[in-house]
Amino acid sequence: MDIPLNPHQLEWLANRFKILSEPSRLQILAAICDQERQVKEICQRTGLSQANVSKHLHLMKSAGVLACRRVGVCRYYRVIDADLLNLCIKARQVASQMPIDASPPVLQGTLKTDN
Amino acid sequence: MDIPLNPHQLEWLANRFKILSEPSRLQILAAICDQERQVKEICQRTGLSQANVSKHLHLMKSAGVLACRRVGVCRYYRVIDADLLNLCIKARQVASQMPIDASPPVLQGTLKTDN
DNA sequence: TAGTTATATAACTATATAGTTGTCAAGTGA
DNA sequence: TCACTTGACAACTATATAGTTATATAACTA
Repeated sequence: MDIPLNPHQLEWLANRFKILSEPSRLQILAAICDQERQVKEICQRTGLSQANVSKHLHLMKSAGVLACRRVGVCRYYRVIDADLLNLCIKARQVASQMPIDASPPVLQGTLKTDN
Repeated sequence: MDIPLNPHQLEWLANRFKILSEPSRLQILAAICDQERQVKEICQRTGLSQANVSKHLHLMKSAGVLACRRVGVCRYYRVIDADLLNLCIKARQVASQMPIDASPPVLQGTLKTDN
């Protein structure tokens, strides 16, 4: 944390995290992290609407997270950003250890704050 | 990525990332990651307004990321979520290696997409 | 008590974006 | 050519929230 970031890098980094800050996108990433899949299949696995999935895929592709190839009418999307994927995987491990009923998103420790 | 997450965990995870998805909050975290600091000092270091900083601090405290202690009129905030901090530190390393003029946020590889 | 400092908070504006609905385009096969 | 399938995209609504301004609160000091 001793590396100072310029405003541009700061925004870039924030945008990276923003991609992972939506449950739908996390679902989509989970669906295609192991292998490329076509849009229809992603919809089935995530339960999201086609238009919605398409929008998220477009967003992530624009951000350089995904790539796709076309085979006939189908488009197969895959993750090409290894760093982001690893980040996501690590986070999943943390999340899966989360107490089931942790309503307030507290990771560790009790707050013990004043007021 | 083979750990299935229930909707609740998914949302929890997304909310974690959401905290890091704002440049202002990344700045604030950078300012207090090494040691606790009072609000005024955070404002000076980040260049953000007092009201704005206060709002972000409240948000992160509510999320269990920060804690604070009061000394007189001052409140000293500190990071208590080690996981999130580590995540942020790792990400900073990646970001600091980013090409300075990388306007589109592409981490690695060339896209080589169709259309 | 009055004044000052540090912080929180309410109210507001502006903006971003998730999800839906409807439509279009491209490829496939009869 | 026609029907069907897959996926992209535009337009729209609803919602969340970042930042600002102004004000309130709480502690300290003279």
